[in-house]
Amino acid sequence: MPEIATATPQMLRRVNAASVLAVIRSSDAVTVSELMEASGLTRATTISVCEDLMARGWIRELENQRDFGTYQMGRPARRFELDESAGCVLGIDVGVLKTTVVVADLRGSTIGRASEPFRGREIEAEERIRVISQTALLALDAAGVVPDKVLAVTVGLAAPVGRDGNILVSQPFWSLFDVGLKKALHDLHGWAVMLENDANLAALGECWRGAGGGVQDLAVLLAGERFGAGLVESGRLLHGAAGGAGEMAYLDMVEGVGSPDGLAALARLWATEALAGESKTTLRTAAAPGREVTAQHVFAAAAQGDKVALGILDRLSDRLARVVSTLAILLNPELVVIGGAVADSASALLEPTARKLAAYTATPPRLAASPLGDAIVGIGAVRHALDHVEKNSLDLVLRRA
Amino acid sequence: MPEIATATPQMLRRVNAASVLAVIRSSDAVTVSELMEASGLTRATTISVCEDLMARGWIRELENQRDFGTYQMGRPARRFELDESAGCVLGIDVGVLKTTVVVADLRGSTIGRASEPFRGREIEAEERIRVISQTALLALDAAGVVPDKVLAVTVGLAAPVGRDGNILVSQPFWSLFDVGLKKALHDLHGWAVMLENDANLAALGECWRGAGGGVQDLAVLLAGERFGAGLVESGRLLHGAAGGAGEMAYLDMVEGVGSPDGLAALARLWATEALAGESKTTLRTAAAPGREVTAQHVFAAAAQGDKVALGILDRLSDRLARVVSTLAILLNPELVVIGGAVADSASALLEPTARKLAAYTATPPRLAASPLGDAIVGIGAVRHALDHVEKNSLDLVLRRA
DNA sequence: GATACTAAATTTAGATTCTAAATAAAAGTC
DNA sequence: GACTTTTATTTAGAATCTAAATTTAGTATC
Repeated sequence: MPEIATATPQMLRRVNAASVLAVIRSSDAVTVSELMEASGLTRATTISVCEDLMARGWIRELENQRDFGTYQMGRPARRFELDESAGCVLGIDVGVLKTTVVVADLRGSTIGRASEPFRGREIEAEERIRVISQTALLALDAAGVVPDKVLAVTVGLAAPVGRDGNILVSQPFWSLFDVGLKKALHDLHGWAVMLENDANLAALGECWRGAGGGVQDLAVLLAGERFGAGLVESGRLLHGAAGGAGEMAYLDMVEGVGSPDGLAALARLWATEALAGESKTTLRTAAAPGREVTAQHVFAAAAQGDKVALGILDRLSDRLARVVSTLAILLNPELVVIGGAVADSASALLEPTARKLAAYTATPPRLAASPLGDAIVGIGAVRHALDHVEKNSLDLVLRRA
Repeated sequence: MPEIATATPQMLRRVNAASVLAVIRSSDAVTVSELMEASGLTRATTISVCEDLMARGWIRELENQRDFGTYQMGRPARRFELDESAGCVLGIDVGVLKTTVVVADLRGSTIGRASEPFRGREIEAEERIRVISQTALLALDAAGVVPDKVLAVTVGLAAPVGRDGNILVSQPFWSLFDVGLKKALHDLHGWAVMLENDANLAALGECWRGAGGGVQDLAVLLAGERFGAGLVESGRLLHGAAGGAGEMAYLDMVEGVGSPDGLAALARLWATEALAGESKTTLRTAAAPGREVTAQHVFAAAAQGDKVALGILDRLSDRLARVVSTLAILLNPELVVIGGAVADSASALLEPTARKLAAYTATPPRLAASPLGDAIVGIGAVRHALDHVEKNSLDLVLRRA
C-alpha cells in the first residue's frame, strides 16, 4: 500500500498562502488586485491570506500607497511586500585552506560576509568546525543580525553528498565532519544545517545569479586545479545514487585529456615545461628565480602576444573542448559554464574552445565563463538555503528581533 | 509575475480521488477501511470518493465480499478494485526493419501484441506510418479491444526526443514522421500520441518490470549494434536540453573503446578478423561459406570452451567495462542494465565486466542483463503511456463498450 | 464645496468539502 | 433471540472558497 497525500479543507489555506507568498517574494511590492490576478483567487481570499502572512511575519503592508506606480483613481490599493529582514540564511563555503560565510536576507541579497583561514591543510575536523562556527558569527556580526534570525544554513564542500544531504560513511573524514558540524551548529545556535557538494552549489549559483539565468539544463565545470562538474537537468540537481554525480575521473580514459587536471594546473605545468626548454618567452621574467610560474602569468603573457603562452592557451582550449564535449554528448546541456579560480582568465579560451567543440560534438552547448568568481559556491549555498526556507516557510516560526 | 497554482475547495475532491485511485491501482481489491488507513480520510469521504470513481468507470465494486481475505466478523466490508478493462494503452516500438505494438490494460498486463515488417530500411515516413497504424489495429484485434478504448499511445524510436515529446526540426526525417504520425493516428482513431526515445523507454521498462525494480538511479545501456543509454536519476528520465541525453558518441574519444559500436557488432567484427587468420576455432564450422558469423555464434562457441571465442568475450568485457565506467563515474547510478538484442548473451559478460569495472571506477554500480529481451522498448512505451493515463485519469472520459 | 465617479475593501449569503459523532445495518457468536 | 463486532449511513458542524451587494477612500468635475 503506497503512502499517498490526501487533502483536507485546512490544507487549502496552506497551498494558497504558499502560492501568494511566492508571488510576493518575486515582486517588489504588489497590490491585492495584482495578487488576485496572479493567483486566480478572489479578493476576499487574497486579503485574508495576506493578513495571515503578515501576522506570521513574512510580509509587511506599505503605507503611502499612491507613491508606487502611476497615478490611479479610486480607493487606494493595499500594497504588500516581502519582509526581507524577517530572517536570514547562511551559505558556507568550506575550502581546503579557508572558509567563507555569506549572510543573505530573504531576497537573497548579501548582507554580510566573513572569511577565515584554517591553520593548515590537514587539521582535524573538530578544529575546522570551530573555525567555521566562529566565521559564521563574524559574518552575522558584519550583517548586524542575531543568530536567532538564521532560518537555514547550507555548507558546501568538496565531497560527494547524497540527495538526502548526508555524506557516505565510506568517507571517514567528511563523515565525521558532517556529524560534528551539524551537531555543533545545532547545539550552539539551534541551526538546521544542510550539506551539499561544492560543484552542485556552483551550478545552483550559476542558475540563479550567474550565466545560467533561466536555463533548465546546464553544467558548471569547476576547472581550476581539477575538473569537476555540477549538473542541472530540467532545473534539478543531479546527485546520483551516492552523491557522486559530476565526478570526472573518467577523463583519465579520454584521448587528448588523460587526467582530471584542471586548467590552472595544466597552465602551470606546461609553462614550467616550456621554461625548462630553450624557447624565448616573456614568461621567464614573470618566473623569477625561486618564484613559481602561475596560470595568471600564462594568461597575462598570452594577452601580450607571447608565442609560447599563446601555444599553451591553444592546448588548453583543445583540452577544455574535449572535456566539455563528453558532457555535452552524454547529457546534452544547453549551457556549460566554466567556473572556479580560472573563470576570469577562461574567457580568453571561450572562443577557440567553442570552435573546437563543434568538431567533437554534434550538439555543442553554449559556453560561458562564470561571472561569480570564487564567490560561486557561497552564492549557490545561499540559494540552496533559500530554497529550503521557501519550501518550508509556513512551518518556520519567525523569531522577532 | 510567476504562474502559481492555487487551490479551491473543488480541487480537494480531485486530489483525494486521485490518491484513492492510486491506492486502488496498486492493490488487488481493497476495503473501504483499508483505503481509509492508506489515505487518512474518514469513512464518509472515502466512500463518497469511491462512488465517484465507480460512476466514472475507473473502479468496480466486488460482490461475495467474504471470499477475500481471512474470515471476519461484523458487517461485510465493501470491496473495490480497479476496472482494468476500462481502457487500454498502446506501446509502439518503431524499429528500422519492423514495428511492434503492445496493447496493455490499465494494470499494465499485456493483452495483445502484433509485429509487422517494413518493406525496407529506407522507406518514406508516410509508408511507415501506414504500417504502424495497421499494426496497431492488428494488436487491438488480438486483444479483442475496440480502438475507442485506447487512452494513450507512446511511440518509441531511435531519435532524440525532447522532454515535451517533440522531435527537433533539425532532424528532417523524424520531424516529418513525428507530425505525420500524430496527425494520422489522431485523425483515424482520435488517439493522443506521445513520442519518446527508445533507450529512454527501455530505462522506464527496466525500472518497472525489469532488473531495476525500485531503483531510483539507473542507466540502461542498449548495447547491441551501437551503444546508447537511457538515464534515470532520482526516478526521473533525463532528456537534456534537446532530448540528446544518453547519446554516447563520446566513446570515440575513450581509450580502449574508440567507437560507439555495440557488443554484437564487435563480436561479429572480431570473429571475422579471427577467421581471416590462421587460428583454430569452432567458429569456422558455424560460419559456413557464404554465411556471416554472428554474435550468437561467438557466445555459443565460448560457452563450449572455444579459445578464440573466449578471447573475444574477454575483449568485449573490457570494452563494456570501460563504457560502463564512464557512465558510472559521471552519473553514479546504482545499477546499469545491459539491454538490447545482446541482453541474453550478455549475462556471460557480467562477471568479468564487473571485475574489470572495479579497476576503472571507485563507485562501481551493480550490473545486470535485461530480462526483458527485445520487448524492452514496447514495455517501456506501455509504462510511459500508463504514466500519462494515471496522471490524467480524472480528466479522461472513459468510453463504455 | 457639493456631487459624481472609480477602484478597492468589506460584508453577507451560499456552496463545497471534509470531519466527527450518533445511528442503523449486516453479519457472526453464544 | 440477545449480544458482539464491523461497517455503512445519516446528521450536524467547521473550514474554506466564491459571488454579489454594500461601504469606503480617494479623485474629478462643476
